[in-house]
Amino acid sequence: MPFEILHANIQKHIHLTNDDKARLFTVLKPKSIKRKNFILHENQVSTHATFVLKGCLKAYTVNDNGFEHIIQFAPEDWWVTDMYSFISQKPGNIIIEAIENSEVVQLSRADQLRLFDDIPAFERYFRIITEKSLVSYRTRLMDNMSLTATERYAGFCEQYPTLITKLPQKLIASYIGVTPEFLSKMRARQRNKSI
Amino acid sequence: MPFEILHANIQKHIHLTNDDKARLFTVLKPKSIKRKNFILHENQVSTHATFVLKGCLKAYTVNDNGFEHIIQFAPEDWWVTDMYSFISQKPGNIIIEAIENSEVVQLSRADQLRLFDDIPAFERYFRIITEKSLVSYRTRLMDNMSLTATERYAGFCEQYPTLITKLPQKLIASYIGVTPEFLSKMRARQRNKSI
DNA sequence: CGTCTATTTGAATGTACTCAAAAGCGGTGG
DNA sequence: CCACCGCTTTTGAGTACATTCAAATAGACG
Repeated sequence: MPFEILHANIQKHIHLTNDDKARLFTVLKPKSIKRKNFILHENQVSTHATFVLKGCLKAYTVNDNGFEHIIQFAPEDWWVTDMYSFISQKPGNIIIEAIENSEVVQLSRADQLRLFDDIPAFERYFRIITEKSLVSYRTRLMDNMSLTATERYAGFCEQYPTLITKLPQKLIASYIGVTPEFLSKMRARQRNKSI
Repeated sequence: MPFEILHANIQKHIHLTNDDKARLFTVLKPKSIKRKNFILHENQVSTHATFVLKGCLKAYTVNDNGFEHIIQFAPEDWWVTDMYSFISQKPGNIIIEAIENSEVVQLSRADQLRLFDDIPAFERYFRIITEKSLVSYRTRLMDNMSLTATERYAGFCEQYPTLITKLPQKLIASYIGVTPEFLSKMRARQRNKSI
């Protein structure tokens, strides 16, 4: 079963019959994507949502000065898409790129909407994960507004211990919203304190 | 029809039969709430989602130093809740308070889930507004990470022209993530430039 | 092994905050 | 209707957190 990870993920939230599962699998498109390759470019319409089976992607924007701001890391067992573009089917400003060689499956918005019509359980599944995702964006927004860079970094280390070990610092800096130089200095301060 | 605003809002996204509408109206609880009164306290479970018929509410957190950070304004025709607490039914850290005398209707999570089971169109409605809400949190997060305070203020003025006129500056400062003093200074700078 | 990218370190700078005090404004009661 | 009180807004001086720019070092990949 190639998509077993996704199936397990779905079953955590709803119950799928074998028919439902079969129906889903007919519309999923598997894709291999090499490190530094793109699933979505800027100004492109996000026709598909992407579920990561293996590897890791990043979703980010690029501002006027050419700086990347990482919206989301998508390791194994995560969905990633430009939700704005995906629901409006208009061009978005988000870039999705593999940071490791990865295996993903993709679901088009059109297929997703057909699934919603035919199998209410799917609409429930996406309703639930969208609710959770909303909470995590909201939490991150409030953290950005009320915490210092040091506190945000500590929070990231706590929340994503596995990502810390495998991601370059530069990307973590971009996610928590500081320059790579400043993250390096924060880490130096921490080392001096703890010694 | 007391809840006509809500009905109109729902119809923008899905089609409701008269039966569906009647069913919804039996579980909605109307409530009047005076300025400076609360519909949700910190550490309380958010049992209900609230739709504003008239007036305006604010949802915010309070940090360790006693500073408010406004998550959301909820004027007429908006839903507001502590999504984390609402979906988990655990105590949250968000406060919801009326900033004008307001009229609202409330829907309990339990009633909402029953509606989802019985009438898939309701699940669709909330799935859609949750998707949109997620996009707006994501946009705001990225704005906070990549824009200066001046740019965020300009963006707020553009996006919510009606709120600008009726909200005290203090609250706008809290929403865009600056101190009231600094917002005042930004506005002074703007005035000097444009003269 | 060499090249390219990531990380570290330092000095100078800037954006936004803190604290304090004055001025403005709005609502309420006499 | 006016006067007072409390809250919001303004202004200023000093400060801090984080950035920018530059250069050196370390590390990773082909």
